[in-house]
Amino acid sequence: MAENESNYEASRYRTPDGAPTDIVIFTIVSTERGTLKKSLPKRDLQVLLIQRKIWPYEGAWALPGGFTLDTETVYDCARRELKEETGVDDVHIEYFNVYSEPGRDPRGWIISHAFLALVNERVLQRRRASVDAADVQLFPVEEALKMDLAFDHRQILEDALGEIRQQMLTTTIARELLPEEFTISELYQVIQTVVPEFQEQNFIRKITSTQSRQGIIEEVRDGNGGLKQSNLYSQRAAQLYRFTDLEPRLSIYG
Amino acid sequence: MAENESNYEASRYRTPDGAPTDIVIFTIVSTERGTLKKSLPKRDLQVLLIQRKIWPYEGAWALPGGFTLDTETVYDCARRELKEETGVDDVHIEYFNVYSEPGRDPRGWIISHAFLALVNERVLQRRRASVDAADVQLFPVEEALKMDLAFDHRQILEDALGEIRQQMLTTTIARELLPEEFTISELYQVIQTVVPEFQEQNFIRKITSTQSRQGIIEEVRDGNGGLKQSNLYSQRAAQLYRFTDLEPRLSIYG
DNA sequence: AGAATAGTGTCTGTAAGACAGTATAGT
DNA sequence: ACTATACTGTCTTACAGACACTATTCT
Repeated sequence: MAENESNYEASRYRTPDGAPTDIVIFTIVSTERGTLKKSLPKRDLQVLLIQRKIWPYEGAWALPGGFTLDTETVYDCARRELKEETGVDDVHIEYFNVYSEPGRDPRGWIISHAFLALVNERVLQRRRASVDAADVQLFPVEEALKMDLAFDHRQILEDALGEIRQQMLTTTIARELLPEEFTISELYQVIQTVVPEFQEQNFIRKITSTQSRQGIIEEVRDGNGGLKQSNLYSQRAAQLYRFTDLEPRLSIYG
Repeated sequence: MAENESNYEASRYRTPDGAPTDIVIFTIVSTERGTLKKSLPKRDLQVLLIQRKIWPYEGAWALPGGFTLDTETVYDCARRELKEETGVDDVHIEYFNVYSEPGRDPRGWIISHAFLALVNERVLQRRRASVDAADVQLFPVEEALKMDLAFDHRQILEDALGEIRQQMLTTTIARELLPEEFTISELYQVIQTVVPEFQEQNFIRKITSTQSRQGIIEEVRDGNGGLKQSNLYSQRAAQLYRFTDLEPRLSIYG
């Protein structure tokens, strides 16, 4: 019926009551383990939720987001909402799915566009200190998945988690959750925090054999060309690395 | 402003004039080369376009699609439209992006959801014979990209092409463009048709070394357990393979 | 015989997997 | 001396890359 050829008559049909965005904001929270010696922190993947104050789902926790304006793209909207919730602007934000099940929103026919954002905990901390609002809070993802979230936000969160898990292993988004310069152990920890089943016994060997990994990361050197190291987490200083601009191309066929 | 907390008051804002879908329908068209001996056909990646009959972009070629109803998801809508255009129902169809640039559609504020579909040419042929309409036609993608398509459909086509190129190398969607049982040469040809720069000198070696490729494909055997072969394209019969249910998991970290 | 496709043999270098061993430095 | 992290050595097996060679069958 409603083919492109008859698009112009579409105004006879009902139109949507809104095209909002929902943003799944992930961060990794590090906590010191309090061991006798310097040690690697415990890392935990958390998601930012807000508590709704009005109908529908009053009192329930929900993903941040809001309605798109007719003067902006859904991407612009997501960036705007992210800025409002966290105060940050220049972070990784990415569209990943649309949610259009009829009846998903009691307010009407509302098709939502879901984004995911990765925010470094240190960037988020600035904002958290200033807000400190009880209605905006980070939850460990495993905990958030057990909660009764508003709308279909549990499904959206599940999908977002699947998406970053997949991307964590096939792209270099790990960089979004790490400082500019990092050690191999930190990288390994970040990957394991997002993808708990990830296990590589010879991780250092593989990641530093530049020929096979196509130079995704490189050693950091200081002004004199010497190798730059860090002993932040360990007695023995560890080599620092940074991601290069290379985005790896994977293939199942060779 | 328009945060989730104040969603209920969103009715004060302008609402979209429609949430259509656009579908990029790809197929591979094989043509015999007419050599002296049996030979592999020439394969060509083509996209289905329709010619618009009414304003806006009257006369221009466009992607098939149409407006979503308030009783269906955008995915349902895309399937419905695909069925209307090609008569086929049970094919690979997949959401890949949203297009929401203000002003992208002169009819109003219209946010479009883009899907891509892979249709086997033999499935499509049934329909093509019955329709044979001058306003529904397959174009080679390279040609379509040079045309003045309606709306932002050139951009959508470009994005769809990038998407299947990436997926062709990292997933087993090649199966959607092949018969159930196929030869290694056919598989190689399909990959090269979609990703022209793909080149593997020892392709047979790699793809059949089941340990490294995790058994993505397997040899087809006949009832007696003998290997099943085909000499459709060659004098010397070639081993037939089929895709297994395994979806490969790729990782840049090992 | 020649065309057109479908493989196999073999050699070389490199990488992966396992796992024990050494290195560093703070308490 | 012990803890906690950060590597390195070495061995084995497997795969990647190259490329020449054989195999099959139709015309």
